[in-house]
Amino acid sequence: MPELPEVETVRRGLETAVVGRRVAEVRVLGRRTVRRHPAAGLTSGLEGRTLTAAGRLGKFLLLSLDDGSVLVVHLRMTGQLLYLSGPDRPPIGAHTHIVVRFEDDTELRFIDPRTFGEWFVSSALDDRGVPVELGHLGRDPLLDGLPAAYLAERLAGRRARLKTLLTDQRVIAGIGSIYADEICFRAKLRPDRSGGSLTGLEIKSLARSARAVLREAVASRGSSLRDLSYRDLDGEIGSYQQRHAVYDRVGEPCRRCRDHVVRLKIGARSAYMCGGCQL
DNA sequence: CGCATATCCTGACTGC
DNA sequence: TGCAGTCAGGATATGC
Repeated sequence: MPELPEVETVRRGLETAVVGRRVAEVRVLGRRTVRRHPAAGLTSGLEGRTLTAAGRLGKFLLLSLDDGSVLVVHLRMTGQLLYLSGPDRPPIGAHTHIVVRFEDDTELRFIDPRTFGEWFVSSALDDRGVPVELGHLGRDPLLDGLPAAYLAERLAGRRARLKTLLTDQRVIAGIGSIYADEICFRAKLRPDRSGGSLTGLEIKSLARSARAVLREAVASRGSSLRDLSYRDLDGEIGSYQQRHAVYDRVGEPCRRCRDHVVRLKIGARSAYMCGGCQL
């Protein structure tokens, strides 16, 4: 669910809502969310700390702390951060795994039915200030740019399919299944092309399309799908789903040619594309 | 090394 | 209506 545009929307919310606040208490209610390091390290690493910045790298949220360490949050498929400040607060549900209470009695909740999401505190940062646990990530298209030369180098000689490579976080950080399909549509490329088969011109188009789709999706505050499980920090849905050209539109007419949208299987996952104008 | 597959987990939907 | 089967936005370990 949450890919770069959704995570960026949440990041912007965190910047306004929680940066500058000091953590009073952390309650870890679910076992699986904190699994990379011992859970006690999360609690002791956060309590008493003030959040100093809200960053993002790919689909990871990075909340800087005033002791130089970083709280890393990944929403995976169904994770949601909810910030509550008013007097009327919903009861803590079965899928709420972490509650962070701030000194001003506002709170940040982490809700995640499928429990794939992850939280950890990292104090080992590389020379760019990135937690070493995230050292494998490729370029973030909006933070780092996405030069065609970089993509060309990463796709050269690869037999894997384009969608697989676009969603490989070691190649590009932030793209998931939905935006990979939308990017391929915009670039007029089949998602099942082998990476190495792209011409220089096609790679240029792909790089431009990736940045354009992601920028527009951020401007629309992300995509909320049929189950509406993606919501921002205030519980509001995004609107970019209204502009999806292919994702979840099987059988519907293409917005660019006279053909229609079809679904392929790439690995165990669906890929949506126009049968007429993607080559 | 590159690539494909299985797996973690719950909930929503489909078809009988 | 109930129930079994399928599928879902992600990442990673494994096996060939």
